[in-house]
Amino acid sequence: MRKNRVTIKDLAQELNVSTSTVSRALQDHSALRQETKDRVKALAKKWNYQPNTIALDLLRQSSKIIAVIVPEITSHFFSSTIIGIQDIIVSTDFNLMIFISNESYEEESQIIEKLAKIQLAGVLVAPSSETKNFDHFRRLQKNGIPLVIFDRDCVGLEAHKVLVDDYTGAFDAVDYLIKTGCRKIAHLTSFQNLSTNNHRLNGYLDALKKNGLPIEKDMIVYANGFNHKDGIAPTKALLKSDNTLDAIFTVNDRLAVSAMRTAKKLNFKIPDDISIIGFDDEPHSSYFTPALSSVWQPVYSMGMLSARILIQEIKEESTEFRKEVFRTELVVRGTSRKISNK
Amino acid sequence: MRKNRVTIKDLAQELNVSTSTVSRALQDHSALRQETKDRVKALAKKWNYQPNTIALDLLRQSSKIIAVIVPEITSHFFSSTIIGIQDIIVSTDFNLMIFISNESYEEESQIIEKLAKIQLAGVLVAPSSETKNFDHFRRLQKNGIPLVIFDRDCVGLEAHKVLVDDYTGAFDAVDYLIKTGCRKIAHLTSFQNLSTNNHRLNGYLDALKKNGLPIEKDMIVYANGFNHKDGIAPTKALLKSDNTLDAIFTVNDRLAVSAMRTAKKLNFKIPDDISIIGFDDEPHSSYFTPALSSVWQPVYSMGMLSARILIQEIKEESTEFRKEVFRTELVVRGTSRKISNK
DNA sequence: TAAAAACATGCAAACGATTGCATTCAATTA
DNA sequence: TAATTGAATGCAATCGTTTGCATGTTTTTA
Repeated sequence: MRKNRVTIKDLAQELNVSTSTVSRALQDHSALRQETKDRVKALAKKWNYQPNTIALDLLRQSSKIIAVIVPEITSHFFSSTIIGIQDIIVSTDFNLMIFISNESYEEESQIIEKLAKIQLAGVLVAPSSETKNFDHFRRLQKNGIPLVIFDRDCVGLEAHKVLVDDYTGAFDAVDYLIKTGCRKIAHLTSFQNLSTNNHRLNGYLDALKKNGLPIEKDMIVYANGFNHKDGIAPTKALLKSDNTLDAIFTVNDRLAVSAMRTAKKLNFKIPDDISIIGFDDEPHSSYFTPALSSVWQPVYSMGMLSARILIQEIKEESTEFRKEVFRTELVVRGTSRKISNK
Repeated sequence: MRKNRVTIKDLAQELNVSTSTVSRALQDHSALRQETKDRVKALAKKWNYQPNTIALDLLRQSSKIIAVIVPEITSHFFSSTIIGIQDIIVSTDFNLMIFISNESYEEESQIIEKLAKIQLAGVLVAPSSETKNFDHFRRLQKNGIPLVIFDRDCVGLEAHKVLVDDYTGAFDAVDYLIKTGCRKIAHLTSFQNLSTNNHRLNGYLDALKKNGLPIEKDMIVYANGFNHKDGIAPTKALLKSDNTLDAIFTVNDRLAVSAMRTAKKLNFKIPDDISIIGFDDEPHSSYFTPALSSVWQPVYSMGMLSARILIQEIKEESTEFRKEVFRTELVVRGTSRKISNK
């Protein structure tokens, strides 16, 4: 029982003018007499007239909706990125729709499928960890819908991209560990085909190489996901197999927590026996005991820039795709030693 | 340069039939010859025809968009509630739009203002902590837009409500503390006019009363927000002013962390000298040292039920407003003693 | 064989707003 | 006074889709 909204027709009828006149009056069209405009505006206000966006969208052949697809929203990383995006979008006349793919390619493509039916102004995507095929993104582009990929790269896909320099972030972390005297450093990571994970792995490998340390396959272990529980078994295996291990660099903070807790249980002293550095720098990471060292990412700025690029693309189609890469920062806390210890 | 989408007209022209026939064919209308239907469907598929939702929405006078407004999305509470909501909504043909009010009445009413212009199917709101006036919600209802309030009550507002029994949650926590031998229990809370905070405060007070303990005004302290940094000064003041204090019940987990860290710094032993119980049971709370005792809330279920109620309301206008209240559960971990200690 | 019934399809209005092109009427110019 | 200009407003098409009613064609029945 939607209450009958006031339309331009209602106003026109009441004032004995045509709908054209009402429309023009509300837009302050110069051809209209001032008195007419005033009469229309007064009634519109009195009757609380709200223009019907759907009708306008139909006329203009485009809606004012921007969609963002993220793998999840419970981590600090994505929730903060979304805040950055939202903060830019609210200042425009666009609206933001958020979708969660649950790290599933299946769900991601279903969402895109759904979005293709809705007319929308543009899409921001942080691809799921399972996404290897990018045809669904290309289909969107073919329909003329502007697209920005953020956080996770899609190699081979032509699109605007806003990324983080995961490679250097990881390199710096591992290089730091070596500087504090660590010699046998393991890497706990997760999904193998995820660009961010791969870049961090490469950073890890190159830091070892640069410092003349050997690369051992057994020192790289894979968890079945990003969550705390996923990291327990791999860490346990790692710590039991080799008692000369003196550091673990993990691909995110949640897995760093698995490492910390497992190490503690097995009576390793952190950071004396073993150092741990995570990635993401989640806000509560500094409240663990000891406080977690981690690699910070400019999440909020990333969100803002992604949204800005998308909006620009919507407004004035650009010819070139932009690729922006943000720098990280190593935050040293209690789970790693100081350099002077060396 | 939106690529020219295929419309029903294009199909009609190509097949030398009217648009009515195309429309009916795609809907499997019984009046049409099977052969005609097949021809239309084949071409529609070949040309990847996607119905224009905007045109449909205009015709039906309603969109398929549901909006949810939350104070923030970085806490486990709201991000998980949203997941519950989303999980229900994706299984329907509605789409979810998420807005963040930043705990600000100003921003909340601006969002509502914006939403009033868009045609939407329904709205879910967890009101900001500043929201005392509910006229913006009433305006939405007057426009015939179904509304569900969740988590935070709006006393005096007639609407569907999905809440948590904060009172009993708090009562149980404080009662437990008393059972473990605590006699001087402080309460660290935040915003004074927030329904959830008030209910928790009442639970705290009644648990003291029931157990014959005195209520002391100084034992109730207010932080200027929900975050870790907001709780440090109040806890410090609390711990320094009275050395017979033996427990702190905090209104959420983040403030519990402030209490823990401050107590540690002042050399209190947890839980021997002082017990701490939080509220929310955030996932990482169990990883602190000692692990935080807390009051768990069925966040995911709350989200799901809220969405279900909204969708039902959209489909078949009900006459009565529902009020659903979920029960909490006390999770005892390391920051509080065991009952046998008594 | 003509009338009635059944079948298949098209016409046009509707949803709410905008806008190019008339149209109307008054004022100015020749 | 007739012609021209200018100001103010209305007409009608448009966006893409659905749907009640009308129309036209075929088949069945009397």
